[in-house]
Amino acid sequence: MDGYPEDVRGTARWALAETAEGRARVCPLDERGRPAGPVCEEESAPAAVRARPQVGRWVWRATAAVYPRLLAAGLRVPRCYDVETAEALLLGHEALAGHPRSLPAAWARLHRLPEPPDPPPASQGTDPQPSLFEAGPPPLPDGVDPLEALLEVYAAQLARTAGAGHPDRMRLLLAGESAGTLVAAEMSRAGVPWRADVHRELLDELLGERYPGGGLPRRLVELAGEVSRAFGPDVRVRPEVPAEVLQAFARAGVRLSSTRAWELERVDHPAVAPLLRFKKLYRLHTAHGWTWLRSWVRDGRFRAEYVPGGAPSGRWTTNGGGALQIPRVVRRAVVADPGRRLVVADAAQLEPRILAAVSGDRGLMAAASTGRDLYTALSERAFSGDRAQAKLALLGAVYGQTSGDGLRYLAALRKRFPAAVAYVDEAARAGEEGRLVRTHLGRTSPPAGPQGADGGPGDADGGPQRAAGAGDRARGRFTRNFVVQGSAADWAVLMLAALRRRLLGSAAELVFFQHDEVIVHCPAEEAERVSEAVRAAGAQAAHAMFGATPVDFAFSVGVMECYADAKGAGEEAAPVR
DNA sequence: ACCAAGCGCGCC
DNA sequence: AAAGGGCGCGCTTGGT
Repeated sequence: MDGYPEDVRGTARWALAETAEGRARVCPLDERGRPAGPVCEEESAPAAVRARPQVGRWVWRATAAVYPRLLAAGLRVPRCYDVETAEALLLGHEALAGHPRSLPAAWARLHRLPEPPDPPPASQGTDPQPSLFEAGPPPLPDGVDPLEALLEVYAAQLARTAGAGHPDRMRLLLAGESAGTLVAAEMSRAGVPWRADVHRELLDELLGERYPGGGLPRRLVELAGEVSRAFGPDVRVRPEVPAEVLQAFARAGVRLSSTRAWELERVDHPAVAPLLRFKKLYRLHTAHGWTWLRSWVRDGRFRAEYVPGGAPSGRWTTNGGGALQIPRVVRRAVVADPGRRLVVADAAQLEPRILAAVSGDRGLMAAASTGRDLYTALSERAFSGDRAQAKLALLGAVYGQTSGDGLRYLAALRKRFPAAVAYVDEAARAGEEGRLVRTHLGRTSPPAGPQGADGGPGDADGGPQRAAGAGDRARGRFTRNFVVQGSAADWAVLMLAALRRRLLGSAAELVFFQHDEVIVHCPAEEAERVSEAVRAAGAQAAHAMFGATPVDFAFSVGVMECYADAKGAGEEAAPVR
């Protein structure tokens, strides 16, 4: 018991559609998703929702199009069904079932629904442009009722879901992904507590002061000088230009295939140390420096725009701000408000645990049945206690390693955990042969297509040769990883959904989510209860997905004031020198 | 002036 | 430690 209810409101289901004028048409639905009462028209979506607190699930076209305005009006909803999100998942699923991957007619009609009028005068000034604009659908033809179109598509989706290979899993996925859209909108609105003053202090300390004319800050200018001098008295090398760096090393008799850090590290030359230091700091300056701070942090919050399922695997992405790549050093600026705490929870070794559960490998499930370090448990079972070997072997199996030590250890892994290895091997074979694969809940990999969407793997090989070319093998690595990474995304979104519901109505706010990690910002006195809620949500997600599995999806949870104090956030408090 | 591609690196 | 899976993003270059 964590003291938070699992469910807070009723189960009534209503549909909501906005008209071209921004009014809202709503009606109740029965168990099978058909209209179960008269249609009402309200002056706006917020008015319609506010008047119906008993509704447990709102069915609408797209959370992203409606929910921000509800939140702005101070409203939250318990659950929703996002028709656009569902459509994308169903289409993907049907592609594997052999159906043509084309839009149903009803969908085309729905998609002609107008975007609601866009009234947010909310924030002013030089805001970063949200960029996610796909020029809203064209106006709805006269005489087409947006609510009718919505209901038509929804009914069709329910029928298609019932026809899926595992209807229950598909329902779970659609419900989870819909909840994910709510979480995304709410997190984007809440923002991560961000101390701009701490961030600036950090920049001053690491990068030195800036010069009036713009350009690089002092420390970077100094390091660039050191790099240049290391190549000779009259040499000038711009360390941020790879071509110049390669040239300089070539003149010094050092042949490099790139200027990547890991390659430079092996080179014995006086320019290497200042160059590596420059790269690190240059990165901080360009990606999370003063410009970033000015564009993304307002009123003590960093607000990112989350895109649930933005990656094919189901992982989330963000638009602008690089919210999922906050460097460790910068996390010092993430500090809870006075009287509040950050509950930082990390699903330890999520992907290997997911592999254990989806493959049903007995040995791996046993190793993953406790919250203790999985690689240690693994090493005891197969690698005579060598944790590093165990980790490499497992990651190699999941990522499709083609060389190196991981490959060497793979044999031992295969011997002890045959079902787990066979599971990812089969996914890889499917990819190499141009077939699609699915996650545990039925999320489907994108088609390989010679025109494969935006350069995804699989389209590198032009020829129709039979033998697996480099492109096929890349495709195999992609599908191999997809079944694990994607199933982890399945779990993560179910966990988010469960956690959100447990926190609903409390003062605790979900403020950050990154693949297998969440941060909740809450009053200090609630932190323990929130920690319990997070653990419970993780277990709830696992049970919903796998039933009574022995695998422990252990959350390591910490309560802290500053994100930099999170375990794993590294002791490397940046040696300045 | 603008755009695409390639590089490189941050996170998981 | 090793170099493979998923991303976003800012930079530079080199093409119009």
